[in-house]
Amino acid sequence: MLTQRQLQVLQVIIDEFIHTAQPIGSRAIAKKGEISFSSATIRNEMADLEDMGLIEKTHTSSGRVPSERGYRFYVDHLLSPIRLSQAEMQRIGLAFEKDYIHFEKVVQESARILSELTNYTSIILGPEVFNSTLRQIQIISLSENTAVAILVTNNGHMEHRYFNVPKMMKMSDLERLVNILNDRLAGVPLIQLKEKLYGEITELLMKYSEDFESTYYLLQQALLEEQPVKLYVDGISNIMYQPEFKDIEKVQSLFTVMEQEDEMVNLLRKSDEGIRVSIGQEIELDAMQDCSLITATYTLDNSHLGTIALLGPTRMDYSRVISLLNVLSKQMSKSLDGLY
Amino acid sequence: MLTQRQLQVLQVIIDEFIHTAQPIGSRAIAKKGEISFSSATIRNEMADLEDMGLIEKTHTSSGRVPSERGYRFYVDHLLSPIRLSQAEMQRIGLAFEKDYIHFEKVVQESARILSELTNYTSIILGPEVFNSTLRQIQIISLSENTAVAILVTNNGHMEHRYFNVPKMMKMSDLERLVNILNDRLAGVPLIQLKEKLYGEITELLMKYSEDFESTYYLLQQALLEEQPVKLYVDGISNIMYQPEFKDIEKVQSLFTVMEQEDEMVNLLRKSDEGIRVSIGQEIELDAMQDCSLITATYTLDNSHLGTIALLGPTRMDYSRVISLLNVLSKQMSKSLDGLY
DNA sequence: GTTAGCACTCCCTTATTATGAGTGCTAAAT
DNA sequence: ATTTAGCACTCATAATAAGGGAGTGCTAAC
Repeated sequence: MLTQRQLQVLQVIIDEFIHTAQPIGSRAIAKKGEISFSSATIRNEMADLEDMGLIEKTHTSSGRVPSERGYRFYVDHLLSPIRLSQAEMQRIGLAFEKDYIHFEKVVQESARILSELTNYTSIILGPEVFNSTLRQIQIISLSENTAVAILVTNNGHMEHRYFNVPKMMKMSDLERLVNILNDRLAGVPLIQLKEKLYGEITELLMKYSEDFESTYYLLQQALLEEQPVKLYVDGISNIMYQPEFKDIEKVQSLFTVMEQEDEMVNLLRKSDEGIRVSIGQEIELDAMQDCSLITATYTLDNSHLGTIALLGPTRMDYSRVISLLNVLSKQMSKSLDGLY
Repeated sequence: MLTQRQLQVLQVIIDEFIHTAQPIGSRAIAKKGEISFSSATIRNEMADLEDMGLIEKTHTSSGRVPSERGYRFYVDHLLSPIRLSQAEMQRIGLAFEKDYIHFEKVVQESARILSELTNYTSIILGPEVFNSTLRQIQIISLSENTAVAILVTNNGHMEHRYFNVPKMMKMSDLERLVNILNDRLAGVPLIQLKEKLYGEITELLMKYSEDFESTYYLLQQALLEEQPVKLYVDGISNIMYQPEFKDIEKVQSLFTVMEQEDEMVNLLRKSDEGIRVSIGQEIELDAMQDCSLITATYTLDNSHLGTIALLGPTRMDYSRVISLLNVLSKQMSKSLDGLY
């Protein structure tokens, strides 16, 4: 268990390091005035904190730097929720004043705000289809042999999927097909479309459709193709202005993974409700050793819709970022609810 | 005018520098065997080439490096079209064997191929709407007060635009409106929708629509909002593996502009038919001083649809890249033509 | 329990010195 | 008139050394 004074020392070290990115010495802490003991006393406390693995030296005679465990402790126990500044509130307020007509705009604007206000990289994931059910299917012919299927969901989303129309299939066949589908598939969760199709619909189709083969193929294309969830990234260059990334090789490997969308999607998918902080090693990607990832979720009608995250150095301004994410995820949810 | 030997020397210097990124000395050129004169002779030629501004020294006693003018000369006069390797042809062939059903997939795959085969950054722009005319409008209701307009163009594209439905407007009103629009706007180029609307349609609407104000507002949202043209980037991290970007500050400023989509769009818009090479300063962006940009265009039914480009260091493998772009832009056009 | 004092460590900066690749010029050779 | 060998000179780069300074751990005194 940590003494009151040790807590104080740890807090000062981390707060200071977060802003300067420089190792902190005992003398510097003593001079800051928040702790009125001599540097020698503080040195002793620091030795203890180091034994506990909460801080580290960069070399034998250097000042101390928070360890990952230190950050973890800080996030779990020392975080003081911060009031956003006037300017920040204004920036957010202004953006959400407009009434957006489209989901995507809300998300993009949110990503922009996050990266702007923090100078970290913001990543937003969504919407996930877990909770949406199909309301309606429409098919629009584009050319002789291609068409697009528009899937409208209960929560007012729209997806479109292109497909080839078999030669022998007429528009009237298509229409009949759409009617069958609308009849049978309305209300079905999008992720269950596949099994539903394999199940009951198949039989039905065999009865009604003259050319089962090609109809089936068509449906495969139009309904079953996995629609990858979208990823919005903003301020990706911000992170390389951080002093921990003055070494180009780190930037290289970081950017190389960030280019792999599926990796990023996996990363963000792990987040559960509420705010979650992953520090350094806790992120499973080697290239993000020196990073922390903070995720929050946003909702539509109280059900999980997507994830909003910030990626920065482990030396992140946790208090501020968490407050900001809290505010923003709520704003997003509110704005989205208002949309439909 | 350059002598034969000077041309040779210049060619060797540039070819060599493109692959090593190191200044080339007279001795190295002599040893390469392509020119059977002594290093002293070559030294004299090099001095001349430098006087003409085609090559430069990095310091008083260094070897030579191509200047921007040198690259320009090289591109204009010394380029030898290169046969793509078996592996490259295969990579491309395989990708275009599949019959895509959607424009976007073709573009994304092309961008991927380009950055993979060159290790530069590929940027693709498009499709532009210049040449497409409206074929059909459909409106799909999403929720009580939102709907989406689907615009289908003559060349089989689809755009969708969300909009708010005024409270007092019923579905039947909407349907009537759509009919009017389809009647009057079919065949109109997308970029002229605006003026058409201001012109003849307005009168018509005033007659038929009970609530002109809100109808007009609706149309504004649904039809007139500028739809930004899409930008696909692939292999953005490739460029920072180039030795000219070992300095992080260059990477920072480069990535900072590349994040500004409109800047990039402007850049690519400048390209005209055929292949165009912009070297260093010729690109108007400061952050791209050390870069070259090579653009080509792709078409649909022989009319300009979009731009495909590669961004790399000025020390780019021009011959290879140009051959590759040639092949790929044709393949894209072909694949797109087959699509509709 | 706290603090002053001190020896010690190691990073960082600056200065110094090779080393070597490459040049320009001159004079000799072809 | 070209071409080439020879040589002095330049300058980046790497390696080495030296000094300064921030910071530590430990001991002994307060």
